[in-house]
Amino acid sequence: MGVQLGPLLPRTEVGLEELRGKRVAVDALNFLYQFLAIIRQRDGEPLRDSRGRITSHLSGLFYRTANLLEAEIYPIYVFDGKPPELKRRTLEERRVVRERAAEEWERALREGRLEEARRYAAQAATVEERVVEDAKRLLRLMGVPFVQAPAEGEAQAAHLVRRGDAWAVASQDFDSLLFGSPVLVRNLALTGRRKLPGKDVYVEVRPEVVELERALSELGITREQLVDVGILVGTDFNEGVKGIGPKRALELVRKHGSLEGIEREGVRVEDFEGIRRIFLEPEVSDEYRIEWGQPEVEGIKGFLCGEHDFSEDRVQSGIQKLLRGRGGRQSSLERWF
DNA sequence: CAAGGAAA
DNA sequence: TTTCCTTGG
Repeated sequence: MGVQLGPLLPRTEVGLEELRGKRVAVDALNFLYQFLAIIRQRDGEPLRDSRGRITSHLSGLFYRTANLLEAEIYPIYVFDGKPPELKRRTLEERRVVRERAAEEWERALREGRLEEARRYAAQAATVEERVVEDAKRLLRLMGVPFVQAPAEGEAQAAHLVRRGDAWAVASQDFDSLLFGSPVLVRNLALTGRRKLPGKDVYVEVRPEVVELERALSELGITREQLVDVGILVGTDFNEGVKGIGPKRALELVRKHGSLEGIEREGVRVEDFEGIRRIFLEPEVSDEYRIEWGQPEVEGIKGFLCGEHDFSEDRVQSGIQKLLRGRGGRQSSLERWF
């Protein structure tokens, strides 16, 4: 998922204090997907209300947003629009992987292999339209702004940062850097425990910051060249060149300057100009408004507790955090924005 | 993932 | 208090 540039990029771990007072453009789909993948029981079943509707995404979004606001970190959620045509193949591949995982989940469950079942269940997670609608409705009730991207959410989020409407993009993927976001925050969560891909092992994970300019200067390349590195290793819009990982890709780009130079050495890269354009001239919009509102306390309770069986006590304490985050009343936010 | 009670 | 572990919906 996303471009595999992780091993190349310098990161700095940060504490929540360093993020205080900052606005962050959150890749909403990235957050929602993770909530759906991870907020599950042992057998892999997600949280559901009494009518069987999945609620994992609501739980994750509500409590995390409440925590961020209490920490005076201000999320602006950015939702994906229409994916570029070049992404179609990736999306299709992901669908196949999910369907296979769903079958394996069922099989593992039948055979009593609970740990594996849970892992497959996570892989089978899908962000359906209702999940997105639920998320937008909850954000409106919480008074938290969201922006609808015309195309890629990460591109629009990067655009917000470039325009000064946010300090950083929050996502687990590195794509926003290729889209030109000066700053990326990963692991933007409050309790820093996360499951490792492999087993049922948890490690402490702190938020980490990647700065584009610093990364480029340490790698000794330009953003255009970083995009070329990404294209060599593979993105959501192309497969990448077989046998070339991040390290070799960087070497090749440094040595030959660009994909054109690399092709002269005999390495074929499929139709890269369209992919470059996606990253370097992304489809983004200036037609958005970022408006913070007061939380609608009764609306939140009605939605989460009334419709989806959340505990009144827990939701109430989440609402307290929302209110504390904005200085108890309506004062502090107006100061920042 | 996050909350909150149990255990240390 | 802090950490561990189970439940949440």
